[in-house]
Amino acid sequence: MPPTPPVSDLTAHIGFWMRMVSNHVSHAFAAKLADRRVTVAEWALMRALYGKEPMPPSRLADAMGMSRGAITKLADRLIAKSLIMREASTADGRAQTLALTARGSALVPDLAALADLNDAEFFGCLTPDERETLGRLLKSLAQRGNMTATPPE
Amino acid sequence: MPPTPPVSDLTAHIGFWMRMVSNHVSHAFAAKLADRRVTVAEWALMRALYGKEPMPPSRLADAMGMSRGAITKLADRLIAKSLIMREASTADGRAQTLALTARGSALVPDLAALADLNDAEFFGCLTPDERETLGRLLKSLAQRGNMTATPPE
DNA sequence: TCGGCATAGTTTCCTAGTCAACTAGAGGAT
DNA sequence: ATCCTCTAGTTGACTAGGAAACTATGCCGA
Repeated sequence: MPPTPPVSDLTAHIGFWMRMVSNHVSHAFAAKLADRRVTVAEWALMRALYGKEPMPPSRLADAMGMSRGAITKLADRLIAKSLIMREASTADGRAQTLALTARGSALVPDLAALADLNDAEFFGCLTPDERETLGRLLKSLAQRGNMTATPPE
Repeated sequence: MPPTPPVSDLTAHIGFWMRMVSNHVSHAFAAKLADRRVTVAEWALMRALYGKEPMPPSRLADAMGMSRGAITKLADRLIAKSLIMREASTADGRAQTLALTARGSALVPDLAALADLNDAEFFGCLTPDERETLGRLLKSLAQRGNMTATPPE
């Protein structure tokens, strides 16, 4: 084995641990959603529409931190499942709006409960104090890093 | 708009904020690595091999929390870039080992510096105390959640 | 009123991963 | 010795997203 100059330990990086935990939390959530035949991205889009006026894809793209192309495809899938619907705008021939169907809307609270459960499952082991601290630090990082997009749960 | 039962706020979930921050950190790191024509997954594999004996793909799959199929393809890409090499085992006709080439090995410290920089860029705004707390909480969560794999930075 | 530019969305091509089927070698039981 | 089974790795079909090209529409200025 040739000499290898020492480099900083992988586990020295906070980003490393953050990604590990985040990945596991998301993966576990995906598994819960799979029962309902919904993906995490699909949930995020439905959640973004829930209780809101119909919304153009471009706004969803901003809100979810995804490209417009990705929203088009995601919306296609949700339309195929009859969970959302797409309507042409009357005012602007280019514009579309997306809205939940009755079925989609009815499903959201159910999925939200799974999100609650998932969060509790991973972060419930922390004391209320620790949870508050963790949340505060993350929000502070998000704010200072100009992270405006709202990625999937 | 039909009545919509209230569901818990998206931003109430710690998992939500974690994913947001984690995504941004990873994305920024990917942008830094792009200068060197290396992806985050490629970096992770190279880092896993650095300073170690040649290793079978299956072990890398475990270490990195990826499927064996993914490692095969990732390794193919790195071999095409002459950053790692694949060798058949003499003892077991099925087995392979992967190892860094001289060029790959020489590149790792350079990439590690980018990883350091990226971590500092995102978490440097915290006080040393806060960084310590955040790291401690994340490690505790990783441990209690049985998160053994070492995902990419 | 028409030519050019901006904007909204879609489509295409590419990268990257999973899962499941497959190939090939190893190794034990009879 | 020869199955049978297990294991290592690869491959192919599929899902998912990004970037950029493309289409269609709106809007403004001369």
